[in-house]
Amino acid sequence: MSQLELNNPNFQSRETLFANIILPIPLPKSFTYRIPVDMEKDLLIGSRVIVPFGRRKILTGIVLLIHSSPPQNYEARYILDVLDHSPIMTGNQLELIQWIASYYMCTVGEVMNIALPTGLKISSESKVQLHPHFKLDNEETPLTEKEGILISTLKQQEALTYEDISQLLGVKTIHPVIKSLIQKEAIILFEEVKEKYKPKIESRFRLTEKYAKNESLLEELFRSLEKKPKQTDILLKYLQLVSVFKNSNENIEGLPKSIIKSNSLSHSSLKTLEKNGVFEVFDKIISRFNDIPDNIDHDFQLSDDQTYAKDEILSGFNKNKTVLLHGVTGSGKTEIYISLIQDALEGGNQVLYLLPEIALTTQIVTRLRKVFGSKMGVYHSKFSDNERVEVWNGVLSGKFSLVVGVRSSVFLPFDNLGLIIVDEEHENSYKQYEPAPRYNARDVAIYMAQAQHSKVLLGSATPSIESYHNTKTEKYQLVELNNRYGEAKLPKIVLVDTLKEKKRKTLKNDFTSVLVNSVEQRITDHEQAIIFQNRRGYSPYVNCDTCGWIPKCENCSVSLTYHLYKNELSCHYCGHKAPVSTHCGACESTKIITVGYGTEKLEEDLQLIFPDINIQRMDLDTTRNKYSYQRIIDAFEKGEIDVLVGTQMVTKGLDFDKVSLVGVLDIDRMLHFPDFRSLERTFQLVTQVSGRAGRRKKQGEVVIQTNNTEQPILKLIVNNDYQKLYDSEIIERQKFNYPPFYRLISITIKNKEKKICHETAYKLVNLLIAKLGKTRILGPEEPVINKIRNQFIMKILVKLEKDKVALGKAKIIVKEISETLLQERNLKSSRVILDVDPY
DNA sequence: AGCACGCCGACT
DNA sequence: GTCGGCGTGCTC
Repeated sequence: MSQLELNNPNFQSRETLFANIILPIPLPKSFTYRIPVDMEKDLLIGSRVIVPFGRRKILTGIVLLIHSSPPQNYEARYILDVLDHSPIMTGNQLELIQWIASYYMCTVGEVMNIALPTGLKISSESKVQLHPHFKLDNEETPLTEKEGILISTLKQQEALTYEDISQLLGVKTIHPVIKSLIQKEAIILFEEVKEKYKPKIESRFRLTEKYAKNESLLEELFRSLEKKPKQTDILLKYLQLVSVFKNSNENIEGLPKSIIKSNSLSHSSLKTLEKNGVFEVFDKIISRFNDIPDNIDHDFQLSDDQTYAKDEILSGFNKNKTVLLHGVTGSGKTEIYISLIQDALEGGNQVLYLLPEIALTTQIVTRLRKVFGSKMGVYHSKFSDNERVEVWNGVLSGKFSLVVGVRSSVFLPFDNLGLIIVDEEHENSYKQYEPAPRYNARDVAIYMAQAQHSKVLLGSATPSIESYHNTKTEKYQLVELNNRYGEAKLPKIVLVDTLKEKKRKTLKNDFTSVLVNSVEQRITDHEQAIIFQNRRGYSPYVNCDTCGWIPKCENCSVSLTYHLYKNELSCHYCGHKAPVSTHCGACESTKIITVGYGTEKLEEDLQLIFPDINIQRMDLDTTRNKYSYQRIIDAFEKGEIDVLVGTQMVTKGLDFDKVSLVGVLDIDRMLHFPDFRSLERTFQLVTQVSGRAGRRKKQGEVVIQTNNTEQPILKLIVNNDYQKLYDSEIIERQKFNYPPFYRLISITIKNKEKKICHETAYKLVNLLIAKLGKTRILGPEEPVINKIRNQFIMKILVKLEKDKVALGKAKIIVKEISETLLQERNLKSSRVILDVDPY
């Protein structure tokens, strides 16, 4: 401290302040930066700051804490800049982010990375430019050929990124070149920071003040333009649309330039008028969601059943309980949601309405839009980065009091959340798997509601066993809707034995005669059908008929799926593609056959049976494009398609009046999937897809093809007996120590070397058993698919009984054990992935 | 996670 | 010798 500072009375009373910053990187540490004195008063918790990180990186972080204790082991660096005048994250959010990190065993940085829309994140890009004093013909420092190319390019192009240089020189490692040139003082490095969010700007024009304030001057102008009709037209149009003299604000707002074109006026005449000081052009920042009509439509009435259910829900809320609304498909849950949302909004609260990705269709958005107009924001993965930032800011500013969105909407900056609705609460797409945080939005919503004293409504036709169990233990309140809305009936479900039909030789490829006849009936009746098969592609593998050889993926331990449309083999795990083999890779035979079937083959088979009908396939392959999904839905709605063949996508959120038949193929594969939830899942999926049939007065039909009609689960599906499913599943769960009685942490170990992967897994199991006991650890187990993307995989399951174990402590133990194990020299290359409450 | 740095094998 | 691969260590 200098003499001067000691003598300054202000200085001694001032402490140096530090800030803990959350950075979007997966490091389990807190980063402390020094706050420059002149920044102290502007810096608020929840604001974005720009900080230096590492040798040359610059990152955006969020201020988590401001304090005055300097870090012990290192010298804190300075915060470079504050980006926000007011915080963009609320206290609730910062608290939520930390809770998620600890509950789901990941870092705060990882949560931040998912929570903040890309548009709010800033990162720097290193660029290279010429050293200001550098002269090309300096003989003391001769340049190599590559250095020469770079320097002469820099003479023309001010700055280059690393990527530019790499392309320019045609090599990947450009570091030696750059290093040498820096040493020769020929170039310098700098960091360019870019704000990613770009506001949408509209170019507008208005009368200059001179004319807007002086009517007689304007008249004079008209006279002078008598022989210039194009300019006069523009002026007339403008005065027609903008009441300049009645309301001067209207002129300040002006008109968008685009009206020149839409009214076929002359663009160059506007330019002339602008040049002569009649009009002035200016930019205005406009919203990307401005074209939303505000035709509010309250016009619907709840039925008696719905009113009763709503009252029950409200009574649950009054008891401060989470409410589970169990309503059969088509029972009109959405109307109840709308009514509850209206109430919450009128009470001045914010509302979050969560939907799984595939259920968030334009059908539901349009419906809600009619009621809530521009108060409603939509948060969806098909939205651009810029659009997401506008939803974020809209929530902050209060423009959006209702958000309809997917999983990640739980991260929006709500500060006054009154109600959260989680529709289709059983859906596994609420759970994120890759990358961390591996959170479940439904469970996060329940935590949020607790922390912020809001109400939660879970809705489903087929609740998860866990949620239903919570109603049994009276943790949640159960509300049921057992009837379909109006006169609609639940569909009739028919089981068909594929093996019997095979023996009788009535099977047409993969379709039973029963299903074929049903489809035929729809076509004569001018109705529509949906065929559901949860597997895309033509066939899951191809096979040499002579020796049994099957083409496998070179990166994964799976067979390659045959795609007819693209005529190639592809791996559904890593995306690897291979040409279709015409010769066997083992015995040179040319008899290559397809085995099994996916949506492509069903489409083809069905077309062969019914050559004249219109069949459309809807799966990942036909909906890659941003609008293709919508196009198919529209065409189906208009009746241009007779039969829709598809994967999971066809099961949710779609209501079509003319669909009266649903065919479910290959249900056995779903039932025998090796997972403790496979029965529950199949029941849910089949119930969902069945709900697509018969929405109006007529009863729909569902045909399920199976190899064994005697399986007990099928009877439950036919009778739509959720209660019995629950009763039998809950016994299994208790018997085999699964949720809701036990909490699971799934551990995945990955390594390029099979040996090291196994070694890591076995050592980890031993350590876990030593700490947690043998009964709580399952595995290690080598999964059927033991290699993905050239990484070998081992699995361990930790089972913790809900009431006996301190869950938090157990998690810390698991985390510490895995981190310590990876310190071992030979195991360092292994990756350990922890997944809490796997789905 | 990135990214620099350093060591090592494979070629113009 | 140079290029590119990969293991290791570090980030307030």
